[in-house]
Amino acid sequence: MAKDFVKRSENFSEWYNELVVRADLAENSAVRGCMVIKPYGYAIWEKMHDALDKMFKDTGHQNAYFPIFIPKSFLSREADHVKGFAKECAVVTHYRLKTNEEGTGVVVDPEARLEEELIVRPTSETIIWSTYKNWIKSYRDLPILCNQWANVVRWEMRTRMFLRTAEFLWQEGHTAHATREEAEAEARRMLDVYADFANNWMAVPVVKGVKSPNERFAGALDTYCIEAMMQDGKALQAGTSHFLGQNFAKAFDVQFLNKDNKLEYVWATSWGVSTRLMGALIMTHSDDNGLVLPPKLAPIQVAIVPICKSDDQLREIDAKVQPVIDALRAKGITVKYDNRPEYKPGWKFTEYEFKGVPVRLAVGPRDLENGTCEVCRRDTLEKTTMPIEGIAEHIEQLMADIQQNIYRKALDFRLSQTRKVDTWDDFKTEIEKNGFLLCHWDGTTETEEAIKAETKATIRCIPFDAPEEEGRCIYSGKPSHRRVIFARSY
RNA sequence: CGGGAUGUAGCGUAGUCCGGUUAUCGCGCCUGCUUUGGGAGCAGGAGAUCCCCAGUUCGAAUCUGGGCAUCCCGACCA
Repeated sequence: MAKDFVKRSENFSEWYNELVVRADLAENSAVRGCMVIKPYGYAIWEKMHDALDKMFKDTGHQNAYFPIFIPKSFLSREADHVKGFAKECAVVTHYRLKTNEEGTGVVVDPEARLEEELIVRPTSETIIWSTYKNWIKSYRDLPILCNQWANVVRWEMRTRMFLRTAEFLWQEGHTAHATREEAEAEARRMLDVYADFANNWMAVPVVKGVKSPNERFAGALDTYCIEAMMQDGKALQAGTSHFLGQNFAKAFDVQFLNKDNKLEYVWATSWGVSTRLMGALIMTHSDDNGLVLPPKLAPIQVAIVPICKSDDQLREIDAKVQPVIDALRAKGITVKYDNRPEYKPGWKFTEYEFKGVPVRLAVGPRDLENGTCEVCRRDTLEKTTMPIEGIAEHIEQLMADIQQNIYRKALDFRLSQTRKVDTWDDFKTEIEKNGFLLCHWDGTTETEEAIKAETKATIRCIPFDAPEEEGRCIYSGKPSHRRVIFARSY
């Protein structure tokens, strides 16, 4: 049991902040709004990276890298795009420092002003499409399926670790296609990849849908998204995929000769997920004892703790445990055998629990006598004593159970916190309890804005699987053909 | 950029109103011994530009002025 750790029910956001720091995932840095991702936190991100990277490659994409700096003029080529990002851009104006007159420090050298200022990328559409112009001449050059892993900067006023930071890590896919249909299919396909990853790797159930025009990416014709529900009932956008139409092709004059020898503008998509997924992972599964990680993304999947009264006994346990370690590693399971003498077993139990290690094994004198070990699963904290013989097989199965169980638990929670609301009075009451509210909406931005102003709730998405259903807009009473998801969000 | 608060050891804090020995306590850290099945006990030890600058004073963590930083609430958040 972790000491002095605030409970979710008492203060969810404090619980989150403290968890991030105490589980050694990240900490605040000397730079306002920027965080340091610590080795344990980065190890989780690395696992996400590796799984996603493979999925991208399996769907035919290649990695590339484009500059962090974007000429200011590029950003303004696409009108909606610049409008969306202008307010949160970091700008490079100079390229040199010099010693100040007192000789005590450095100042910006006013002589070294850049002729054209550079924007630190908030996203890379513009630099990439200015490059694609050179790559694309004919339909034979298409499609281009590129992805890049990079950092981006968005100068946020209010930041929270992993959820909204001034600098963050992400991947951004940028594809170019000969036809509208192909580009739309690509945007939908990559959303499926994201949903697959969230459901099956993160064990975070997500709703797939399309954003309302108001919530659309700056410069996109359509924005698809996966939305997750956190344990406080608030929504978190976990990934987006955009159908960009020909907007960027037109802005950067990217045309190709089709089979009929006619010039056409290229069709585009972009899609991304970021270190924000870490926030989703943390807030979906973790509990009052600390982090709970899905086995597929846990840097340490099994921790083994020896319990002994003497050095001799420890050596005995070392010998007993070694074959178990070997058997687990042979199955590709990541094991940490923690036989450090300076910490007591109880301390280690709490520590690995706090860090979300899915399975813990304890081996002590009693186990030596009986040929057993104690197995504890993090998701339920359930402990069982069983024969050490064949334990690796059992653990392999147990990890699959845990992966399944935490997904199921999160899905049940989401379903229990999702409800249909049909009147404006009910809406105002229900939104205070958080959760997803399925409501009719008249399809206008005015209504959406009015609802947001009064209740802070936004349309998270129009779910793909929303059944056709005649109804009346919750706010305006105008006719509507399907329900959308309203929620307060991160 | 508006409103409020805070700055004392790695972290959390007492002291500040009402100036006065060697700046309090807890966690953590180091050393030693005893311990080890759910965050061990005892003993000893190290660790502080009291946010910065200036002023008042015999004397400033404490009073005055200025600056800086951080946090909370707004504004902002494809």
